Amino acid sequence: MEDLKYHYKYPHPSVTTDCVIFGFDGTKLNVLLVERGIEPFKGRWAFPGGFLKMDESAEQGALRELFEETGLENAYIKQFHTFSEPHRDPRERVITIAYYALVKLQDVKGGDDAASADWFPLDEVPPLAFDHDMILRTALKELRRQIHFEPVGFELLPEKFTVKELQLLYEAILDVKFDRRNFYKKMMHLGLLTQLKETIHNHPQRESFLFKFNHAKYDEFKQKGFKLEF
Amino acid sequence: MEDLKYHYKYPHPSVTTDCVIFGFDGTKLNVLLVERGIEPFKGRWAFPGGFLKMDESAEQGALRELFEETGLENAYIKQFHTFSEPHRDPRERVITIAYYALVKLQDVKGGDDAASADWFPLDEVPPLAFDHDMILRTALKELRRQIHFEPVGFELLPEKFTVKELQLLYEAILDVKFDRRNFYKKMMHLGLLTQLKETIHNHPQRESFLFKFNHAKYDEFKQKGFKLEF
DNA sequence: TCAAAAGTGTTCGCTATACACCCATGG
DNA sequence: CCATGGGTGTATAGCGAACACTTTTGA
Repeated sequence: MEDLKYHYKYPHPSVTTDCVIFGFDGTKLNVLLVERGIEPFKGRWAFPGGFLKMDESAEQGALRELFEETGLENAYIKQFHTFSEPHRDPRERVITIAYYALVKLQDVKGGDDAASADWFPLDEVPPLAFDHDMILRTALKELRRQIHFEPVGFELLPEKFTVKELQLLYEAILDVKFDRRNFYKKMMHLGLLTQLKETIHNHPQRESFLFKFNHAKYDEFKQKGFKLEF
Repeated sequence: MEDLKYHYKYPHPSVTTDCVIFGFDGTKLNVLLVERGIEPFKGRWAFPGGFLKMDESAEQGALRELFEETGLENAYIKQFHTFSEPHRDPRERVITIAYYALVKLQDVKGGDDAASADWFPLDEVPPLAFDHDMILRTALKELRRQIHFEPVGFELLPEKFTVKELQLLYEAILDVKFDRRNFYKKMMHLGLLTQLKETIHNHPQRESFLFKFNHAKYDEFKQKGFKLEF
């Protein structure tokens, strides 16, 4: 058992990155969980994650994890907290740099390599392994905070979407209700949406316009500094 | 040289906590820096920090650093980012969990143990060691963000203060100017200040009322959820 | 023809903003 | 008496919240 080839004068913790992957199914906010195959917490669900390699930054590590789980390469990720309680992993001291990712659910081919990965709506998330319940709560809190400064919601929608879909997304994230008409006007007024010529027919009633997120306009706003309220 | 008694199968990074300590001198926002006595970056200024102990959380580590530098025990600290670029320390792989602290400048007995610690106004900060320039920029950005959700500014003021001082603080943090009269009214209207019977005479002109931050009122607001705009 | 959803208008009240005004004080 | 800073008042514009109305469609 002497392949322990790395020696230090002082003890060093292990460092991992975990990734809370959010996706929107059109009605509810979902998170991607993987079922643990080994002890501890065998059989419990947890966020995908793994050890940070010595030649990659935490962000690169999180992107790698994300790719391995979802096949996505250019997703939006954001570091939101580092968890460091001494006994959060019963085996050894583990420090976890946690990210959340916002992905378009429909772009993720369900559970590729990871045999047992699955999407869970926020209100149906089972008890998680380690301190991942707290990680989820923190991720949600930070996402809700972030959405006040950047229109990150668009990362969760397909390229073309209706205002109704955008509203449902915001309602799912913030857990509030908006007046349909006021929301519509506010979005139009903000100028961050580009109306397309296309329409879509989602239901037996009237068809609705499709929109794209206007990145150029957003960059313009961002330079001047702006408020984004909801 | 065989006191390297900690062995691992895979390489482990070192983990430190650094603390960006903000203080307000009545006009400008200041940060506390320490001068490095050893290589690398000997003679350059840097944020106080040190290795995380195996039995303490990052927050405990940051509080310990803060106490060692300022003697303060109950200061407000907040984790804001973890820096993990592989070569940010030329000697070895170091991951830094960074906190900012908000302290009452006047409570800090200048440079106790650390011989060469000193306050620097934000616009007079010299080039820093390692990637601490970026750490400072990130800390400021997060502080400015945080102040939209929590009235953290009060942590930087003495217990009793005038509205003018509060305004100068907000202007220093956010780098903006407010109309004196509108700021006053807004603060009165918010209800987070308790007006004291005492007044103070800061200058040859008219004396001004002193106020305290109303913690009870704040907790009340926080429960119901509220907006804090500036 | 009726229910449901999309798109448009209108009203009201709050608040941010821009000011004017008076009060107190020391030089 | 006047310059300076503190405390209070007032008018306007813009936006958010609430809600009425019209249009389109399939059943």
